Amino acid sequence: MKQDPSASRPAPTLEMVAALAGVSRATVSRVVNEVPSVDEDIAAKVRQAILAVNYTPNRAARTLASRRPNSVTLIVPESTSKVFADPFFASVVQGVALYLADTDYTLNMVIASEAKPEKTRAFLLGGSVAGALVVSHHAGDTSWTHLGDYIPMVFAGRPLRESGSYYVDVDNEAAAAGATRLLIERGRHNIATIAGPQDMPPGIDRVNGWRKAMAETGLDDSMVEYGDFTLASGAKAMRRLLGSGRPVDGLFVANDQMAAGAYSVLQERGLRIPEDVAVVGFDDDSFAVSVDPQLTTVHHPIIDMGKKMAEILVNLIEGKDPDRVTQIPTSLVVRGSA
Amino acid sequence: MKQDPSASRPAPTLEMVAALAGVSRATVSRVVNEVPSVDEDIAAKVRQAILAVNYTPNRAARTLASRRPNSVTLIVPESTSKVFADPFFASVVQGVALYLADTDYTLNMVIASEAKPEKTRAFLLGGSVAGALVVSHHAGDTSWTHLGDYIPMVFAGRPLRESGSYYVDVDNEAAAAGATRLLIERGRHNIATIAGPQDMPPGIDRVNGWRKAMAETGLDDSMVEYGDFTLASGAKAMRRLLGSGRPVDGLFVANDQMAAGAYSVLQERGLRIPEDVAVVGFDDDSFAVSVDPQLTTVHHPIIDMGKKMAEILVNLIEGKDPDRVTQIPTSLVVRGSA
DNA sequence: TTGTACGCGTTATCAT
DNA sequence: ATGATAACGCGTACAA
Repeated sequence: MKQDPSASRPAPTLEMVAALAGVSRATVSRVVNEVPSVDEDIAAKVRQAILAVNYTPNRAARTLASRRPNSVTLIVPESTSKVFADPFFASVVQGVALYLADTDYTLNMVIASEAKPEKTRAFLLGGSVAGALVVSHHAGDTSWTHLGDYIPMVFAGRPLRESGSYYVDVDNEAAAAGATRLLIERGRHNIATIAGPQDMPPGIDRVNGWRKAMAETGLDDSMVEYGDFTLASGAKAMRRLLGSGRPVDGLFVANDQMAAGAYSVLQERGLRIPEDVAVVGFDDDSFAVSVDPQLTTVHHPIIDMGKKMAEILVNLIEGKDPDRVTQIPTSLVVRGSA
Repeated sequence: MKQDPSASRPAPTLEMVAALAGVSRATVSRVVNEVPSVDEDIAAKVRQAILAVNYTPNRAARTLASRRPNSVTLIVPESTSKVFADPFFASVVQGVALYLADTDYTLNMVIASEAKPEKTRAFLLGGSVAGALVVSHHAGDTSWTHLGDYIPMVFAGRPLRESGSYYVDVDNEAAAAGATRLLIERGRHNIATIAGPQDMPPGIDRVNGWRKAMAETGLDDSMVEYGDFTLASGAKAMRRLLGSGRPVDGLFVANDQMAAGAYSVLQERGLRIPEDVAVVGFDDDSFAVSVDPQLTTVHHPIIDMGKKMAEILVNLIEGKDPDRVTQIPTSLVVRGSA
């Protein structure tokens, strides 16, 4: 009903609980931190007192005294924040948050303004951040890699140039090869691809996977057009592919959004999917099921990526020695398009 | 290259800066906090020392000593986190983060597990959170409203039952009415609607807006079918609408995703958009431009909502007295479907 | 097992 | 305008 936080009385402290329970603050602290060596009867009394005064530990004091921060930061480069429209970011966050929910770490987020990087730096180095996660589509972003010297950092996706940093990713190349092989199994021989930007690891790896599968079978791998992962660019690439006059009966598209773009062009030309052209996408996002026929595509387990990133980061923070690169398995989900 | 944070030496403190500059810690603190009363020459020397040792204030110590936290929490109910697929959440976050980037507040996020609400409560009441934002699709969630007594809170979207809490929203009813009026201006008279769930404010308000516009013009407002905001439910509702046998030449759909579902049914029945049926959607999300013809729809300024929420929260934290309800203006973006 | 007492890095009060 | 010095709320040797 009313809302007047400014007039709220001060939060209960350890001191108050101690007084009420008739013990020292140290004992209360032990109970709170579940130190085993506490007499169970006393512990019970303390817990009761905690409930009675509605006590919650002050986090600032805690990290100050213990000298170990209990929060983890998600860094979102400003450039990435502009393409928020795709589900990638949200899902990674979800995975990260879900994992952290079972730990004592809390999650905070910064949009790293490229204009004033000092602010981000100050935040990360301000002593209250135990580690950081970087989610960027331009995952090469070397801007942050050097911070890894000061606090643990884990990246989403393979960096453009190997920098010895920790990252988790799917095996884009293998997955793309698998997708292409499905097309081949379906009896297609004139298989084209709509690839992603060649300055991004997923863009690069996914064409390479396609190339690999084509080469294995001795198929021609010259039908390649590039897009920028947007729907519109997928449509344009499809037009160029068809415009070349060469026959196409199979198509591997580097992400579902471009596949949706390709769909529209294919269908406006009267080509049937999958009868005339079988198509396989990548990502298994909302676009995959919003097209007709629904898209056969590589499932990109983004939430799992987020979880794994968080897991590795926590391990790093706690002094363990996890692998520098972690590959999450993908799977092919077969729907109507191939 | 190497990464061994565990071996990093301790962060520089105020103390060290003070020593190097030959002043007291108090003075350094004043310089850091830009207290005007500091001699400019001394301030300069201090700033130099700060740079020299690469000093960054410890946030925990700061909030502990000043007794005012500098972080703001975004609460995402677990149920919401499951529908991460829609862009709503990500965009709100983006808006919030963008606004906060220009303030001294940092953003953290919790996925509030319905299973153990104490954890969330403890976090919010742990003294390091200045205020909270709640983003939920079930914005009625009374679970959090009572927390507003302890710390400032701002909600995204009108709560199901008015509870005196602060919230920002678009005027769903007015926007829906405007959308419907466009259909009327286009000369349509048999206008149906696919509404959202009637236990969610947007679902309720948007039908009401449609009803209002229909009533104004003396049009019949009985052609209503309900969906749950998903694409599939939109398709089903469309089938029911068409199945009734009553003529339909105009359609207002409560969100773009359901509109996409309606599209597929309309088109499979050979009905042309907009010639046979003009359709207007709501949200202006990625679905609006992924269909053909592109959807005429109400632009839902989600990022602006996020910014406004953050702005109001900061005002609240700083003792100002903002309006309890803030309506963000919407606009109608006319594309090919009406 | 429990309590005492010091320290964590800042801000804030009070002298100077 | 600047400097001591006492909080801030908690963790943690160390002592008991």
